[in-house]
Amino acid sequence: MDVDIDVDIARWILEFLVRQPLDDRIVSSLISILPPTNENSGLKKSLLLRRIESEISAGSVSEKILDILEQIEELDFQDKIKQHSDLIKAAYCSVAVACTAKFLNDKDVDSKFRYFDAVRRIWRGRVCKMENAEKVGLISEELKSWKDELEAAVWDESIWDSVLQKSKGLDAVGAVRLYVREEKDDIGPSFLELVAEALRADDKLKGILGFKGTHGGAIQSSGPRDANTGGCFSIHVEVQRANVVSGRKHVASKRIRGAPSGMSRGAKIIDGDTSGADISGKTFDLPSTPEVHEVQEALKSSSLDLKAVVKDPLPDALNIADTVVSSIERKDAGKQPVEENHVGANPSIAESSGAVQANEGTLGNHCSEHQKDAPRQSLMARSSTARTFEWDDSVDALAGDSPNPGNGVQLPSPKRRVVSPLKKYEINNMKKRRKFKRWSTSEEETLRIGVEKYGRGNWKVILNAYRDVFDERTEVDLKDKWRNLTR
DNA sequence: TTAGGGCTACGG
DNA sequence: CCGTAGCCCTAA
Repeated sequence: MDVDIDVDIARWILEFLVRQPLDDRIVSSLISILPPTNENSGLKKSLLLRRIESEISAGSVSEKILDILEQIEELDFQDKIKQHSDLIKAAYCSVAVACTAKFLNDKDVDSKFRYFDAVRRIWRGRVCKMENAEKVGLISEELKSWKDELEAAVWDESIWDSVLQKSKGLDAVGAVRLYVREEKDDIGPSFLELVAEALRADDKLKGILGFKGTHGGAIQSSGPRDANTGGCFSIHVEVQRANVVSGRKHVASKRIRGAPSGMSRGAKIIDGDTSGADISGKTFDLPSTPEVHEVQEALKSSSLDLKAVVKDPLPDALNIADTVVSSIERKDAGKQPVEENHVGANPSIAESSGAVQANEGTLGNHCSEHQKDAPRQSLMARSSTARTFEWDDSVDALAGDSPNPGNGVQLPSPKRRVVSPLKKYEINNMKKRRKFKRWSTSEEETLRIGVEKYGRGNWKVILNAYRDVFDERTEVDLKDKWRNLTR
């Protein structure tokens, strides 16, 4: 049985979810499967901002932030809407300097090598490439002058101390925080949060949406897997006046398009760029899917409750994201039931980093051959595939359900979802394999140095010591690599 | 967290 | 097709 959810509703949910604490890998996966169209750039940006926040959560900065900032710059560039703020330039500069100058701290034999390596990576790599490509979004006068200075220090150790001192005057974490705050203020809360907020303030709107009285029953869930309750309802709503959309631009804007697979939805939400805070005359025709049920339940409560509720199905959402990516990545499509009705399965579309760049030749984008072969598919097309797989059971269980007579809300009584052992096995097996990434010589060299310095077996220590060199490596990777090197 | 066996994708 | 580098799983 194939159930489809309106892509916009799915996007609203996703848009809400990305503001929740997510594992970075999942965030990367989500980003990588988003279509390169502009309409999702706000969503992508939210994801990227999330990654930045997670990066600086430990109170330090890393080169990953440079990568993310470059991706954001690329997004903004594609949007052609926003003038770059000085804050992103300042943040980029500060982080670049911090990531380089930190190697001047150590005075041991290796530090010179590591400093030179950092200058090569960051300033001759990233910055020069941007300059050559005439991408000025992140280039500032400050950045240029730092570049000269740090380059000079490569050849002249006598200026190390002064450069180091000067670099300490930059508060990289602070600069990044400032920038992220500005962006988040600009983007505003998610659409669902806005709706929830409006609901809380407006009883009339609650009535319109079919939320009658105070339905005490929160979403019942006893675990992440069987949390989905069946829902077979359809609310068709005429929203007369809703202060849902504020003056901010939200990313869940409905686009007009020919709906595939026989779907026709009446929902139309306009961007709130204009001052008119009203979405009058728009209709919402929600599909009867568990997510919508849950979201509706959530909307009944305050936005606070909404957050709490969505936290519970979050593991499901994460699984979906993982499932989607893995099912796309794995080429043995025929073996997977997920892929049966999935035309043109697209191999290895996901890339943990750099995947957000829509156009090729972007900095740091090592695009493999088959990635170029097929155009990226839309996120929602895929996520619906994954969902079909996930929710078949609950949908089957829907037949013959009855509205709960007690509370007057036209919702079916929650049903516990049965997951067969086989299905559980499949779900647990849906772990995405990381992208194959060959070790660079500088990584190998650094590993040798690390083992020499800290001893074989202290992989975590080594990884932490050279975190910026071992990009996207785990301590197990170091261990495995050492095994290879010494075989 | 680490060690070690097993698996898979890459590249010849 | 095969060898191997890189990745995953899991026991301890």
